[in-house]
Amino acid sequence: MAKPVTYELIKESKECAARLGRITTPHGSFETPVFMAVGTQGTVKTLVKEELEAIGSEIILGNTYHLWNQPGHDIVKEAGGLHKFMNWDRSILTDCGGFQVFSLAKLRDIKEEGVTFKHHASGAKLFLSPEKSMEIQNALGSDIMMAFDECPPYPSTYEYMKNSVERTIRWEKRSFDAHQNKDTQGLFGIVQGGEFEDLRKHCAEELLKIDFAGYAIGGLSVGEPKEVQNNVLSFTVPLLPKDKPRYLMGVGSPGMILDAVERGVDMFDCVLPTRIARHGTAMTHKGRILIKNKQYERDFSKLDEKCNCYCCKNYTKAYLHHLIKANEMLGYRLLSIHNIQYLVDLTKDIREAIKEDKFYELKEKVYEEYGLNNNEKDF
RNA sequence: GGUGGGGUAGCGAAGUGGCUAAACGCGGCGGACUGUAAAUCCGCUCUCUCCGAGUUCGGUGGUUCGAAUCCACUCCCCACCA
Repeated sequence: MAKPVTYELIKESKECAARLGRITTPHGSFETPVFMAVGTQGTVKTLVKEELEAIGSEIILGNTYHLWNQPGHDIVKEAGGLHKFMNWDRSILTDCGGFQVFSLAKLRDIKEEGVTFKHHASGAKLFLSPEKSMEIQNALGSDIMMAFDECPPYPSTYEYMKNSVERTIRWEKRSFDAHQNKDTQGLFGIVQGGEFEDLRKHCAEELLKIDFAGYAIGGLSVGEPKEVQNNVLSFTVPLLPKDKPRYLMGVGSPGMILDAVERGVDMFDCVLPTRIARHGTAMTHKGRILIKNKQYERDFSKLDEKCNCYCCKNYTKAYLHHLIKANEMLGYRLLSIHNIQYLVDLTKDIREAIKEDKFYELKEKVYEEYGLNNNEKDF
């Protein structure tokens, strides 16, 4: 039986561990490194399909926890699956709900069998387990599903992390066994272990015994310093197989994406471009722009001269400034379009740079634009 | 002309003798945001030589140890009645 999700390694950089590849799913084929916009509740907030297609988004995210609770995975299944339900015929990756164990930490109780949650809004008692997560993701029909894991907070003690990793390994084995649609949906494993090299190694070794379609690195971008994140990537990515995609969950910002690609990561997802867009921040070729700031009140130039997105082709900073200050929905939409475009374009530039073995040239350029060598923020 | 109500920081609006430089909301200015409980959240927003000090609650003058709060006069605004 043919595997639903495959990875082809096209080229390895001569400069670093960066690599160019191609992932094929039942809903399409795209090159990596790739950035995936996040559409938690079956929508990349404020955008329609045509806009995402125009940006060049090849794969987006959906979320187990949210769609399970609303509208209910049974309804999504009845609608014909998540693709049909949300009118998206390119690839979809669904997160497993593990991150919610972390982000809703005050409302959870983790046991071997699974996690008991109190629903963040209704207060209803809910139970999520590897089997349940697979049942939901099978019903959603995503192209790439994620094994159910725990995403422990940073910092966590070695003792806590060790127990957590062992449990996560067992949960992921159970996830693989519970996966019902192995011929139509791929399943990725998630390597945990926090900042501890031996735990990351142990976790990776155990997960490699399972035939996952790809491997993710989880538990990063949870508040740890950049150096810790890069260090973890430096010793974790080499543990992963070359013939499968590597996905850094929850990243990121332009700088962190470059740092991770440099270390061999292929896939990224992050709420950042859409969230900060709604909050009035843009990522551009001249660094970050807080469009709400008074300095843009009479700035009639384009948001980003080097961008060809719908927003940059048609509107000025002054107009965006006005829209955001006036709480107009169009402002959220235009900045969302632009920010996703920026990251999609960044990964496109990265792929070109890998092809031409000019990765470091590109990295330096973006670092310069964002002032990252001076420890400034890159989003 | 009469009667009643009201004038508080950019705006709206609390406060009716000390705990009030004055709640709260809006507006303004700045910041945060990384597998989305997020069109959210957090600061600051009278003045200054700003880890201290000065000047405020329509105006003036009083009462009081002490007034945005009480009294007198006065200037505006609103409603109703002539």
